[in-house]
Amino acid sequence: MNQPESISDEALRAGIINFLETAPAAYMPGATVDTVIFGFHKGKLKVLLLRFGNSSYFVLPGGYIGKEESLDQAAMRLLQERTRLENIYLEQFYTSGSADRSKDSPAKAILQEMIGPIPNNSWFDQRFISVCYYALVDDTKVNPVTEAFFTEVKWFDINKLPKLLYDHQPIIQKALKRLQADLDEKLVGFNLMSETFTMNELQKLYEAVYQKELVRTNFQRKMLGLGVLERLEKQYNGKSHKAPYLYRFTQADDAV
Amino acid sequence: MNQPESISDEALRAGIINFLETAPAAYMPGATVDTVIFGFHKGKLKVLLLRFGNSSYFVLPGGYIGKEESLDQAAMRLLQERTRLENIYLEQFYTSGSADRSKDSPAKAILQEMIGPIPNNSWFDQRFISVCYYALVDDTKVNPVTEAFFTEVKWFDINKLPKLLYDHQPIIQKALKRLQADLDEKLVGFNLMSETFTMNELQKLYEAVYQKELVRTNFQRKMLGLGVLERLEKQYNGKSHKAPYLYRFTQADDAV
DNA sequence: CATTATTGTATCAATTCGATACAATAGCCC
DNA sequence: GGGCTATTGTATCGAATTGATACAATAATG
Repeated sequence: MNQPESISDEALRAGIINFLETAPAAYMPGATVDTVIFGFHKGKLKVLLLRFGNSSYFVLPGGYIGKEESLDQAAMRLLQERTRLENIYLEQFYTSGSADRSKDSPAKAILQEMIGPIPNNSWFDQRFISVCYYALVDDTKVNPVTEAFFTEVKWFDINKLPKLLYDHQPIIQKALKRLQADLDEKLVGFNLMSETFTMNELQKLYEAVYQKELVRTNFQRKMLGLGVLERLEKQYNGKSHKAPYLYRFTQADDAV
Repeated sequence: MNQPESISDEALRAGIINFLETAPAAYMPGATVDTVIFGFHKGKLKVLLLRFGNSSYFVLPGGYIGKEESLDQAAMRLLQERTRLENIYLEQFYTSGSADRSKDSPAKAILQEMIGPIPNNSWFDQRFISVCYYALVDDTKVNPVTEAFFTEVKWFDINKLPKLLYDHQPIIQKALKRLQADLDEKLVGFNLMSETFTMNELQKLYEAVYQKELVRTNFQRKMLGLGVLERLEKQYNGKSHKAPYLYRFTQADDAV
């Protein structure tokens, strides 16, 4: 995982002052994109979060929308900047826009503590609505990068989230609800798996998303019955029991 | 249905010039709310649209977001202004934001033809993203009102929509898809019915939303099996056949 | 080579769902 | 009034789906 190249507070401050000047010409006012990036690792459903400055708060990866960019393009660009991946499954699921959703946030205070005073009524003091996406990534391929005043990029268990700024906590919950609804409906789960996987691994994923246990034999019957799995050679993994088959998802995806 | 009090082009022009001056202080920049208002009438699923000026184009009812208003509040306010109803079922389903979604639209040309030249780079020339809601109303209770440069408020069959400005056509299609998904899942359909109804009327609604015929006997079994219908007295409607029961929806709604 | 944990498959029963049958009934027509 | 018709409410049959359980296969282990 790439950690940020150490950057001096001076340089950071200069960068932010510069950003404040250039942002209004470059980005849409009043709107951001935030993305809940889901990953699956060791049987747990994870979310990628950024540590805000040197505080104990985290935020969702996100950013601003270029003046000539669609929302989808902005979300994809920001996602690629953060994960260095192409062809990511990305779905818009909600737009958050209470009038005070950023008002009580300690974000600006934290930033000022890092780099000194920031002008009032600047770009950061706008009211923003946030167009929210969720993304599904194969966490074995992700190489998260951070930048600027985010001092850490980290995967968190969906059930052990840290303190979050703004309304990012409820947004993650909404993303999970939507993922649960999409999992069976659109078979999006395979975007979270590596190329090949065992039935057990797939079941663990479904259990992590639905947050409940499933009956192994019936799960297997259901998955095989979908007709979207190709059975590969067996995987001898050195465990003292029958070796499981490997499977591959065959894109029977008729682009809903 | 209230038609607009006739208003002179002079007064309209003055109103718009005034709006252009006051809007930036009153509303969020770059964002609108648009609502697909569904109704159900004589077995057909309908959408409420506004005629834009004296053109043959229609638009979704919508408007701007007050600086101190949440998105939900703005949507509800605009809906009440248009329908004079309280307690409307309202659901956010999508945010539209391609960079050029309003660029090719003849909206401004139509407006200028009505009231003369409008300054360039004014409020109307911004790029807007649109946070989209759908609403379900009992059309027997709706008394739609129009205003300003909308010269008509009209219900359209979902399958016989007029020419629409901006990207309002695909937005309506997305709203329908979402309504289809919500109909069984959240039992929202009853918001489209009057207080009491026959099983046949309810079936017609489901058929209109799903756009396909359903088997009467199985539909009845399914609906009664949900345990959310209270059977009332029979309705002798003067037709030469067995009189149907009336039903009422009993809010077994555990607020998903 | 028996033991153990896990995997793949089969099967039984319960439930759901599509299709069909049929009795009840309100008004119409004669 | 009595048969006719269209519609309504309910029951039922069989097929498909789903939950629960049984069991054989097998890869290491000791």
